[in-house]
Amino acid sequence: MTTIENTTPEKKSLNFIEVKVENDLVEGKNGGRLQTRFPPEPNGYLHIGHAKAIAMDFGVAKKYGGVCNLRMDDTNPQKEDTEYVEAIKKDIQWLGFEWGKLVYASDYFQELWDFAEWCIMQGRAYVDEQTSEEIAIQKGTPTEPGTNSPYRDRPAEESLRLFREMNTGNIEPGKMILRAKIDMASPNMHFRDPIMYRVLNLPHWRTGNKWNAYPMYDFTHGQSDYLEGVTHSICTLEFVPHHELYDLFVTWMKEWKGETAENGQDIEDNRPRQFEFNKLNLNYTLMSKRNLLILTKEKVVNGWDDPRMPTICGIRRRGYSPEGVLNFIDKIGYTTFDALNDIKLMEAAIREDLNKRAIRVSAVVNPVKLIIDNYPEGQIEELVAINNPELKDAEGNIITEGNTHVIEFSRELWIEREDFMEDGGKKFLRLGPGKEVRLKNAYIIKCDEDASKCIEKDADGNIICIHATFDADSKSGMPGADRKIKGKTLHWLSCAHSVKAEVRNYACLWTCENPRDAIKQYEKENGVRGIDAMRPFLNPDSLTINTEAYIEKYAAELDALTYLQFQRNGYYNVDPDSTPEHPVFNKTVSLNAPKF
RNA sequence: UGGGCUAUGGUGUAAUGGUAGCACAAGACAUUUUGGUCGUCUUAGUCCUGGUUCGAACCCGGGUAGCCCAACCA
Repeated sequence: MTTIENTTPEKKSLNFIEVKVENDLVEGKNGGRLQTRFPPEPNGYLHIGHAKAIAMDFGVAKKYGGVCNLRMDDTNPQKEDTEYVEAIKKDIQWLGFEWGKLVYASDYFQELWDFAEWCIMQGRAYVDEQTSEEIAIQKGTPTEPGTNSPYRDRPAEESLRLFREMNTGNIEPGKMILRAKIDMASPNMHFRDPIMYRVLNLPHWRTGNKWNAYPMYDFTHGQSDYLEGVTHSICTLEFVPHHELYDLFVTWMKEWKGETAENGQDIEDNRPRQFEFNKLNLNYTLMSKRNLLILTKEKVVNGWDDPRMPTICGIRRRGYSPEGVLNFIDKIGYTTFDALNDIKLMEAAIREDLNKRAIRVSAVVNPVKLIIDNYPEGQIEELVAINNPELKDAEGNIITEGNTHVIEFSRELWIEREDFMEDGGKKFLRLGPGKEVRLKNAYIIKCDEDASKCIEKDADGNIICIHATFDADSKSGMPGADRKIKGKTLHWLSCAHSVKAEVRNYACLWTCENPRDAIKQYEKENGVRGIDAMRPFLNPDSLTINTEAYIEKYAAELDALTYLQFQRNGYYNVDPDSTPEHPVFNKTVSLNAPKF
């Protein structure tokens, strides 16, 4: 008996799937076992929408002491490739999950075949020799019932012979299919004699030339779940219409295995069951594999891991942390309502996580030179910068142990061009004639009241250099540093101790909130497809590259994918192509700065 | 004139017959060696309509709106 004490009042309520799982466990369904599966088709890269499914499938298993298998849904060899399997595995691991077993739908091909033969001999399946067009017409419409195939009542032995022939390679694809004999008048379109097997005559990347006929999704998924021992088969809402068929095929398979009520078997509670939740929709984001493929092929983006892509590899390179992604998914929850989530909520969740782990560094992205006139030429001071001020001890003091790095101060500095205004007005709290500011971790500096004494301009009137004087008693950490001033604290870099960096800034790829619908409508209205229907909604400024930025040497030497914060600017990440000689940074997301 | 699912502030999500709460967004204030973080406050909601009930976001009826289903894809 467990006692409930110290329950946290802010404990998040369970989502409806977790409630269901808890109840099933309590009721002892499936012998009190919990097993899930994550079933990607290895025909493309995982995206953020998959992350939501992964968080559910692996998350619920982890939470309730069950196991989640990774199952490659590889029933269509013409679309799938081994290339994607490794990428999928990597992405799941990056998100922090472990699978029980790695399995493949193709592992079950033989058993599925034997089961199909049994269905034929039971009179529950038949080989149809009509064309796909004929079959489509006979299927009827959602409002009109379908009609039976002329092959529907052919002898079982004949169907069995033809079915076996379907796998010899001698049958042309499209000539024959195996259909389940269910109900051509069913209001559920999936019950109108669904296709179980089709001829492809293609080798499979795992089973080689063994099969020429391959099972369809509907004839594979539930049965694979059953054979594997899955108890909760959790998927997205668009599979709701498949639910009944899933149950029917599982029931048939149990019958084939001799698990019937007549044999004293539990056919109600001891079986896999399907549960559906809403998939992730994000505004200003396009998620469909087909469209993402077009973006890569048309070179709108630089590959699947372009930081603008919603792929897992894309957001990883962008600098999103797995914890941040999971944080976001936790916030949006799981329901049965088709929501359109605000990308700002995702960014807030990412910021929340990155704030805890990003190393603070100084980067000047639009530099202008600042000379401290009264600082000795050639003098260099080593100053201490805190890596992460959120790292605190029990008393709330910032932990400095192992949480600092050294920065150099000298006479010539880089500061942001926008941190100086010749006539910024009262509300401009940065540098300008007569204004005083603090340089982060260093000194208080001041510009002369006389603009001509603190600003150097070129012939066109552009500011090329700013002059100021420093207060030697105001060094950070010294007693004089406590002096309060009106101005803000600016970040800066010593010219002699900083390196040039490439900074890549990203904005949404799309200019409209719901690109999927916009593209669909544009296709319809203008009779164009693919990239031509996408271009009107593409943001031409989704990527801007700045090669004139400066960064601390310390930051230039950090490993790829290190989480950084460019102070007063945003969160950035070290690109995998970055080198100490040519550092490259990707902007993850800006700081939550108020509009100034 | 098919079947299924759904409807809570601008967005997302809680509340399972008993005080409509939280987060994001927007706006304001305070603090600050990041105009960040942390803190305080403001704005704003149960699709419509009947019914059951002492009492309905919740249960029931009738509307309305949206999504999914007619691939030899998954």
